[in-house]
Amino acid sequence: MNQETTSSPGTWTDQAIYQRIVESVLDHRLPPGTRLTEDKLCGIFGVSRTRIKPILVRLANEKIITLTHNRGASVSKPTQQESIEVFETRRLIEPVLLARFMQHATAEDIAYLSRNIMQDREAQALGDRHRAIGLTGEFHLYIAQHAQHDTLKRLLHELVTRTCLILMAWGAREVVLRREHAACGCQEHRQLLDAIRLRDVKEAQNLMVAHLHTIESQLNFSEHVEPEIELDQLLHEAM
Amino acid sequence: MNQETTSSPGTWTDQAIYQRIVESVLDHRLPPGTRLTEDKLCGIFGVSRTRIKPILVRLANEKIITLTHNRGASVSKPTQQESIEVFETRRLIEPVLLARFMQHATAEDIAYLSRNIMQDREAQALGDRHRAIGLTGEFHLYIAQHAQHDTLKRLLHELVTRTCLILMAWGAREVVLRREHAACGCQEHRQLLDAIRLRDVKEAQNLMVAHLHTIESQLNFSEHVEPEIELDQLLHEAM
DNA sequence: TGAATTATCTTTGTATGCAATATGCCCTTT
DNA sequence: AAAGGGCATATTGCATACAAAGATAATTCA
Repeated sequence: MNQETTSSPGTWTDQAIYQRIVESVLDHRLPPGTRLTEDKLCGIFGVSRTRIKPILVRLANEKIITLTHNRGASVSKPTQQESIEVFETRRLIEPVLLARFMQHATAEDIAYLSRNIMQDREAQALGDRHRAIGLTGEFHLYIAQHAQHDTLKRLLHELVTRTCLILMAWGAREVVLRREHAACGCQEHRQLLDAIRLRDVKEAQNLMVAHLHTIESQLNFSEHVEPEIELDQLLHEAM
Repeated sequence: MNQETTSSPGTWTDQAIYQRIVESVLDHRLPPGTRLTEDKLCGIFGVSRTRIKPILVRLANEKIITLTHNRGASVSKPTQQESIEVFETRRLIEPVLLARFMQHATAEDIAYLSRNIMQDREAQALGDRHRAIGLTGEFHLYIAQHAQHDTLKRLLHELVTRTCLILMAWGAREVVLRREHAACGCQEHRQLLDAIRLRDVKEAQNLMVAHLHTIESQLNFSEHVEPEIELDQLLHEAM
């Protein structure tokens, strides 16, 4: 496939391409195992392989894709061990981020989170799974982004992205489809926000840890499905 | 400068080149601010810029170097804020790694750490600063590598490397030169190892946190020196 | 028929070349 | 002597070309 198969004017920065791919993972449009051939990415973004490669290396460094020698890139499928580690690490750092966030949180911050929860519930009511999952992630990312800790913020961003892959590989399906659980996620965010409003740090941290435990407990490592998707349209839609 | 300025047979894997550069930082041979021009790296490793670039991107992603558009790479000089964050994060995760390490630690592991401390003291006695600093880092890395937690292990590896940059930028000089302090670092490792031998997890964790506090407290953010070094020889010596 | 083998096609590895941008130096100007 | 304006040089940005390795399909031989 040659260049100019698709694509915009042509002013994609490396960072933009990187984000574009991460976003696609964040709202569950790139399932684990999807192959990312360099030529296709070149076609999609209208650049040459020279620019694509470093971006892939960066994504691989963050365990979002897996790079195999002479075989190229595919979206990572986290192992069970890796999944457990990701949740352990999140339980370690998110309470810290949360405490820092609560120290600086303004009324607007709380309003944002409140709105996020409403939108999330709405999306779930409409059955818009992608949007719901994306919003759930954004809830956690917003807290991290306003915690004044760049190092942990970056780390959490990586962990949230990997969590999306974990959910796609080992659990999202079942959980999201069942109404009780779907509501549950929202409910926990709501309780957490209540604790934030009351400035009860200890309680909020407990709820956060419990929330992460809940998500992890819903994983199911026995069954597994392999979806197959066409790249071009996925990366392009909602550009 | 052209290719073949130096360099071995020519079979450097990307990973090897990456490690080579990280090692140079780990034993304080590449001070913050040192420019890493692509051509020089090409000459040193005998490869083309196409292969160097992705490696630089990876290093930049780990905050070990700083990549400026149209200006290339230079060894990062951590800010004060960043330095504080790195130590905070280490105090957060190293106790966890330590506990896990102690669960699985064998007699050999303890022997290794014991040997490390002896070598470190020896290097300090001989005034071999580079070696002493390298050994200190390896103490922490060894624990991380045997804690059965790949995610946190990778993270700590990054943090240890960044700590080296922090020490070079804000503190190593003064501390390493003064004998009392130099001995101090060894002493704290020794106490920590004692607690590990006794399988006293709580005590070991406390000592670890205190140890990291000690190092951080010795930083001095007021003065700063800018060393200037020639790349080629540094990367080459001890190849 | 089925396994092995070759041929073909796809995709990645890597070097090279040229364009574009930054940097430093020298010269001019006031 | 200090400030500004080119010019030369060093360095990165990026596309392209070809070689090499893997995957797939076609073909041959038992």
